[in-house]
Amino acid sequence: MAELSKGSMPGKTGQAGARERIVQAAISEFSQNGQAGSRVDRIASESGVNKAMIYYYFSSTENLYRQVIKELFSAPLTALRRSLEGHESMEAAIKQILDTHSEFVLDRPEVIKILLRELANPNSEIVEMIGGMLRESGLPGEFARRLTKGVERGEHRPVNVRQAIISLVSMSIGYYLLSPMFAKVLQTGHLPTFIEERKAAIADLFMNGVKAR
Amino acid sequence: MAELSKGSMPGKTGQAGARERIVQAAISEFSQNGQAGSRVDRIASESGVNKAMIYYYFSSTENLYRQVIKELFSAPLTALRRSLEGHESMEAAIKQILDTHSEFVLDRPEVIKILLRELANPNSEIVEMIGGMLRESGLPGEFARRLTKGVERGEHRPVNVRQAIISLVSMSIGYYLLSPMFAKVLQTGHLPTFIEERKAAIADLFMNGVKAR
Amino acid sequence: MAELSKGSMPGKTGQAGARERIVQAAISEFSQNGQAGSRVDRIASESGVNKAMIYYYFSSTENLYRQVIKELFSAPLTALRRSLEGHESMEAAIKQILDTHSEFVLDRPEVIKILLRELANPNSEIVEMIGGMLRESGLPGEFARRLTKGVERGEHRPVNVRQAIISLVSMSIGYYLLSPMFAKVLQTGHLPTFIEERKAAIADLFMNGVKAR
Amino acid sequence: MAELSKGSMPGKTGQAGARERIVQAAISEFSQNGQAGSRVDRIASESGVNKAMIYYYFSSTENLYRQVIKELFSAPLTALRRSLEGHESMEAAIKQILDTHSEFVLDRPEVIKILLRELANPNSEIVEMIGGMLRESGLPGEFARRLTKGVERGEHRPVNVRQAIISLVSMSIGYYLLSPMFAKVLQTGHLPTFIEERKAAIADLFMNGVKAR
DNA sequence: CATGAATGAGGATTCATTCAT
DNA sequence: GATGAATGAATCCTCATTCAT
Repeated sequence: MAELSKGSMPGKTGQAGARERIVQAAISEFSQNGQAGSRVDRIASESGVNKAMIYYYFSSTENLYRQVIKELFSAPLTALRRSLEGHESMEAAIKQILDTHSEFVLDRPEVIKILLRELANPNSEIVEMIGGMLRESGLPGEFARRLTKGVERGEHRPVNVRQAIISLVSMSIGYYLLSPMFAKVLQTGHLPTFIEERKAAIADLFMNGVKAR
Repeated sequence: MAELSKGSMPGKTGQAGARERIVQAAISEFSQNGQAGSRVDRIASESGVNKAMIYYYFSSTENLYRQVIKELFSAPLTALRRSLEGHESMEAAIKQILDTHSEFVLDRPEVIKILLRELANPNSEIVEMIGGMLRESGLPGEFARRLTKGVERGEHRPVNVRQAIISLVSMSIGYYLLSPMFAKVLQTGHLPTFIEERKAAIADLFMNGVKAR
Repeated sequence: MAELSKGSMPGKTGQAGARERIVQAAISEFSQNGQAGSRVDRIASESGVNKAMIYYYFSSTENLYRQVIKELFSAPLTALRRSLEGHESMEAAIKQILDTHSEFVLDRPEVIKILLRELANPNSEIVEMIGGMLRESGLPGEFARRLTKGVERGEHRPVNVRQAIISLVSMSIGYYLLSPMFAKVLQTGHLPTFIEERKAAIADLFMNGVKAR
Repeated sequence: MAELSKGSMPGKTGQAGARERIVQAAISEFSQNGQAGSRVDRIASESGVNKAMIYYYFSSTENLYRQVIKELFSAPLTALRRSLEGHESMEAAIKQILDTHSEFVLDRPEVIKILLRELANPNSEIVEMIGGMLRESGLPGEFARRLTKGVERGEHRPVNVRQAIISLVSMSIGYYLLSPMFAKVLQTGHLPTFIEERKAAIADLFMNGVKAR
């Protein structure tokens, strides 16, 4: 996306630089087939590049995979980080977060595919990376603090804070993970109106679930 | 079919029949490495069986995979089906379902691993099977009816019923899918006390989230 | 054909004895697929016999092949040997031979299939066997003598005797070898009337070809 | 297609290009052992090429076989096609055809070997191809016309024209198919003088066999 | 940068043959 | 005789990676 740097006027194929085309093809290949099921030849032919060039640019497929992950997850993660900077009310913060990640999930469906496979992978670097990033971001901590304060003030019921966070995240990301199944069971899809409905429902259920009576 | 032949003292390895040992080894291999990353040699050596026996019993690795899926998902699916037969109050039904699937997820962690990878697979037979089974089970329909009736009676707020179901499922299964990440971020684990806490929190948030004010 | 000797009342399959059923299945398998392309499993299942029984009866596939050959070629070869005993005129002898081998080729099409493959095999035992048998039978010698005598008597043109024999055999057996091609080119088949026509044409061309003018 | 790249001095073995060396080794292997009995490893080592290169150039052994056939049969078939263009007298035409196919059979003995095996194969593509080509060539038709005209003119006896053609072909190609057997029975070989004798004998027998008396 | 060719190790599958019962 | 299971040695084919140019 933002890698048109070298602009070296490539001789033969496509309009983007070879390196960038490789990355894009690799994103597609890896998200569809997983790391074990992906094939260098396919990435090469899909990006209109000689196979050897992949090694010229990335030295190994494992490294290419890492680059792909970096490219794919850097945008959403920075978006997420930003999304928690300005956050007045808790409800506003929730909506902000829901907006943010819905946006990149819809923009880059590959993210979910790769996340699914990585979640199946013990000691997945990516999962560790995202996890670490999330924790360091302070988002869960900040969220916990607010919720706790709300409970103390009597605005919220005395819920288990950690569980509440887990529920919130599960409702939002968990839905995307499970969406192929919901599509079968409930005939849903990623239509814009449905997504809006979903976000509203999450916020609604959560806020009412924790609100004091 | 006849692999439960108890302890017929086979020639060399293990106590169970060769076919069954292959299936168990395959469950482990496939759940850890996915279909593309699995190796016949590993399954053979792990089950103490000559590689050719795998083909003798299953003709192809693809078929072995199918058998594994069948074996792995049949138990939880029948458990689920049963769990929705006797259900008085909605809260009781929810708790029942939470109990049921927590149980088999903890009993067979491989189920989640394979489910994750299958969710990344478009047109996954397993996802279709589970989805179809769920829909046919009438569980979502029954659940929707109750919720609707509750709304009409004024017991529940006028929530979007379909979204409520999605939220509930996401909170329960979605949590298991995301648990490796939660483990990193929130230092959680599958400890029994945590699981109990989790189930309680889901029921609590959901019931309060839909309860009329 | 004449192997119902042991008559051991076999337990399960077919009416003929197991050994004989194996041989018949092997004839079919070997003639269709050649030695290299034949499969023990197929012979076993086609004859309704456990694979191990084939080794019990024949110890190896190579030996089974030899037995098949023996079974398959013994009948035609003895028939041929007999056919040259009573032979008055040369024309009568020719007709006799044409009749004889047409008969068994039509009766046992497998013979031609196996002969074709064996002819492609340098040092083929079968080819050697048939060749040796033919030479020893004295048929070519006797035939040559007659032809020579006919030439001396002025009944025949001074043809090259050895070549004449080759021509005669080529016209008769060679036709069967090439018949799949003739079927394509000339829309022929093994219909009885065609076979009669063929035999008549061979005798006619040959007799007129060597007759003195 | 581009395998005639003359002497580009490739890395390790032989003088011809790798692709061409594979084809030559495959011709030898397939003709000696048949499709089912051929081994990729043998073709690889015989052509001094890494086994994987065979798949690099030909994708599969089946396809390699097809290419071999194409390569092997294209020359004789075009030769045959040409041989029937200028043909004044019938005798001249016969001699021409005998010359042509003797030539390529002697030049490429592999052709006969492969033809033998293909003739044993029902629905053999090669047999169909050759058959089709022959029919389309018009050779049999033209030949039949001449023979018929000769009969009408009283130059030839009223022979069965179709059978005469079959006889002629059987005498020429059929001889080559059966030659391993003739070698045993009559101690013949492919010596030049013998071949000349053979061709002369065929023409002699045929022409005299059909000539009017 | 770019390409076609090459390689070696790995991995799936097949198959004749044998064994225990 | 008969069977199902087992085995080891092929054998085919794939794939990441490298090389020469």
